[in-house]
Amino acid sequence: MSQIRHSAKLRASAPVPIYYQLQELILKDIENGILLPGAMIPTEQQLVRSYGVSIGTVKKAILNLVHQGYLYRIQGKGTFVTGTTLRRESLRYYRLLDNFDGQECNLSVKPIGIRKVPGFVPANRFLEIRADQPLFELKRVFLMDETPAVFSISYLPQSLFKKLSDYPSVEFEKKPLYAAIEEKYGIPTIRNRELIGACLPDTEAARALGVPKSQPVLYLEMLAFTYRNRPYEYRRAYCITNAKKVFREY
Amino acid sequence: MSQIRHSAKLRASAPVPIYYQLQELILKDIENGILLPGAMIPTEQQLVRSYGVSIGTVKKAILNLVHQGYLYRIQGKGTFVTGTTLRRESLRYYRLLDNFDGQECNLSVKPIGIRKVPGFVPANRFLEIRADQPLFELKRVFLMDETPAVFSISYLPQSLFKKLSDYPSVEFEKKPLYAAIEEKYGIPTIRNRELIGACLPDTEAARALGVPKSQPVLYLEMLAFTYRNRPYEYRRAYCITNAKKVFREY
DNA sequence: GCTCATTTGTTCGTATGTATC
DNA sequence: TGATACATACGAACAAATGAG
Repeated sequence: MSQIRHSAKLRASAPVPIYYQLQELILKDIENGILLPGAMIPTEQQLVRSYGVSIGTVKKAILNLVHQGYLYRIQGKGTFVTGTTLRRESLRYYRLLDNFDGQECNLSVKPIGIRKVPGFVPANRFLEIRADQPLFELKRVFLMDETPAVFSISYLPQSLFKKLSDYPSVEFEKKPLYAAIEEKYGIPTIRNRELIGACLPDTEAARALGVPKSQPVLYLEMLAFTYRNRPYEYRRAYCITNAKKVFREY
Repeated sequence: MSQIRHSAKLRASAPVPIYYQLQELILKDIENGILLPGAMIPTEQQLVRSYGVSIGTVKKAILNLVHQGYLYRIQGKGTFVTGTTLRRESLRYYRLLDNFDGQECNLSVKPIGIRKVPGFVPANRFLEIRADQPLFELKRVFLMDETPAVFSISYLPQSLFKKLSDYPSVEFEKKPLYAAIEEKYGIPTIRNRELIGACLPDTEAARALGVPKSQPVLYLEMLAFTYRNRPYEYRRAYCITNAKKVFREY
């Protein structure tokens, strides 16, 4: 049990409450990969004994982490590490609707190719790695009823994702990229940022989407983060919006 | 005190916990406008006496509503109704950035005009009112350093916002629309949905934004909701994205 | 500037109920 | 069935912030 430390770590005289100190200790073990997604953390009673605090204080620390999405609890079983914390909803990056009351479309993924490329600006700057660090480039098309709707290009640091190009490409069809990355590399997605714009597609995007270069498309830039605000993926995407529009909810 | 009811309302034998029953009673008073935004709710001790439950149970009910954003507490003062529940961040609809690490731009608002218009499809359908119900139409331009960046057209039911057109238009310059609506009509914004697309601007939008009709712009449709999932505003907006892009975070 | 009543925040602990395996 | 683990409910004591006087 990684949390079993000397209880001297928790001090009632500290400027922050005891439950908060405990919370941070557990969170640190999660972020450092000592507690992996799916792992069970010590029981309430074990934490009570380890740290010499009351059950109420332990409960408060754990429930805060549950509220924040880092843990989940099952009565009778235990308390477990969540892994990907982001609301599942918002991880479905592309949700196509033609109206507020319309049906959501199911997108299927078609990997186009993965290859090694040299680092470049601005990708490497956004990914917070040196400009000479090489990247993986993953191109995909998302289909809506057999017709292309989104064309995306992802960049991932080679140093972080060794042997990613050996990963069978059928896997990329079956599950979202963030799920594959969490499973294979233990990198959960905690947060992402997005820039949205409108533009005319370049030659490659127009061909991939099957639209004329004169048709405006949505342009999305995305940056995905794991623990400690570490960016791990930089993505550019072009999305057709003739009838369908991309949907977001807050 | 609206919550002071007969304690028979709270039953330990119920299928749901006592703290949850209390939570729902308070929430109902908020949604029904008995407890208005900014109002102080009864103190912990008052609730303990009114309902004959323990202080711990009262605390749990209140803290849950705090977590959900309906209440906030100030030590030494009391517990208050939040009003607008949506994360403040996401209420700033338009956040313009040119890069992930760029500075955010400050937008100023310029009201163009407000007038009464007959209802129309799809606005009235989205607003869940009869097709013959009239609307207010509010046009605004959002400026970034004196140059137009966003042109928006809002539609609000006249039945919900009586005398909105008498509202001094300088007020619309000073505060966001949702803030004005919460203050003047007691309608807090709980949620909103957005559709995002790309298009070429029509004549009016192109002129308002000062761009050629051949330049792709971001097209946003927005629906704002108050309590009970009641829509109160339908908005269409055109946003220039030549250098700057709209920024979203999840 | 100080005191005091009020109100929330933190910590303690016990007892019992319920879900899991 | 029993052991384990979380969920609910109870309540006491003290700390810290607020505002009125």
